[in-house]
Amino acid sequence: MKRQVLDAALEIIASDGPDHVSMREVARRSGVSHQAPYHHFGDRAGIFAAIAEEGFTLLAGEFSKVLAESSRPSRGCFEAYLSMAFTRPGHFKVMFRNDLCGIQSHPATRTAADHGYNELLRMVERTIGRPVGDNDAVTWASILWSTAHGFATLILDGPLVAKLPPGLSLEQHIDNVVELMTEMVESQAQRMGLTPTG
Amino acid sequence: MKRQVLDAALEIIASDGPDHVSMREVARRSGVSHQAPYHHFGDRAGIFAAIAEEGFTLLAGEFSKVLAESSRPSRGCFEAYLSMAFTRPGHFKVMFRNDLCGIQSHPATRTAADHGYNELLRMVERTIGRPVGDNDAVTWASILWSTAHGFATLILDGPLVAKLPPGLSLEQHIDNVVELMTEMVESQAQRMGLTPTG
DNA sequence: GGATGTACTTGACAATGTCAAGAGATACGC
DNA sequence: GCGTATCTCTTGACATTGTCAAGTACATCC
Repeated sequence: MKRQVLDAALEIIASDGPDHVSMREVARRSGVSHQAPYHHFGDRAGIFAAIAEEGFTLLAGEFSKVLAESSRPSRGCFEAYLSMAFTRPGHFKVMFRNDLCGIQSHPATRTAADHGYNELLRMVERTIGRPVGDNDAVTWASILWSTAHGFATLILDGPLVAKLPPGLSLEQHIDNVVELMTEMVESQAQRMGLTPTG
Repeated sequence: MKRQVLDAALEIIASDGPDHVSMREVARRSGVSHQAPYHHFGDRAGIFAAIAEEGFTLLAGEFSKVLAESSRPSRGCFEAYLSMAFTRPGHFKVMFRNDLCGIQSHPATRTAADHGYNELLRMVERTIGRPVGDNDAVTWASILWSTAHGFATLILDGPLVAKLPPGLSLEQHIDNVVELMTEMVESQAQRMGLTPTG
């Protein structure tokens, strides 16, 4: 039943947004009483925390795969991040909303999030050759993370899609952005004398 | 009374997030009956739409100022965007949330948003010398907008601040990110043979 | 001075999140 | 085998919410 509650919530989030998730509606869709979800998740935030945990675990897994396989990790991570946002919008729309899932009061979610962030830092490390923890590495990580996150958010929430010129498809635009961003990162790293540790 | 309702809502959004805004609470804080706000705003989304409109107008104003005064418009716009997010979190947390304010059903909000975006495009035009509407200009605009937006969101919503190494202040980190991003944009534009029209 | 419109108020309704208490099954120690 | 504890879920209740409907006070205009 736990799984059905989560799936019902994910469905509502993807179509109508997290605000429309109600304990009673997910219970109804799962065919249980309005109070059953409380047993597994404690409260509404508990459902969001479980979804976020799942999302971070999935994202960290994708990052790991990219780091193991790709020769251009910054591009791969960018694509993995966007792919996560578009193929699992239900997870994505919740993962970074601290107000919804109260990450600090859900240790499992926090652990999963930390794991995802550590994979991101490993990617930065490989791209610019700076050790994790170095201030420069954190600056690069913020830029990469921010760009991917902002781009995904602006597309999912709407305002950006409406701004595309008529002849430009969303897919093409995404590809343009990913490519230019990757180029910028790689060439700036080179220009600064930073070398990948691929 | 309209102003008091908006201010009450802004206060709640800044401290507890948009989800905690309730028609009855803002009415209570404004010292009016629970139904009074409906007269001015129609419904809950109407309050958010009014806040978003105000926010976009303020942001567009800042952009205009930067474009008129600054010699490095991309840095200036970046700073203006972040400044908006941090000094007016109540506005910022609502402006890009289509699910909250239903921008397409509030023409005034939409007009203000378009105005802000046009200023952003003018900045891109000045930075890389491409005419507004050109696919390249849109790619650059998306990257700049996404980075600023993602960075502000990740800081406001929490996860990024917790990741800073102990010796690095938030202010310093923001400055590092803004400077490196600006450098990247400027040097990439130069490398691609694009010239500012400043 | 009556009509019209603006700015509210009071009252009601269904829906929601959550607390409290209980019911039925299952597992386990003796 | 049996009591008991635990886990999963249900029923019932409560205050709070968004919003509809109707009414009130007051200004403005013909």
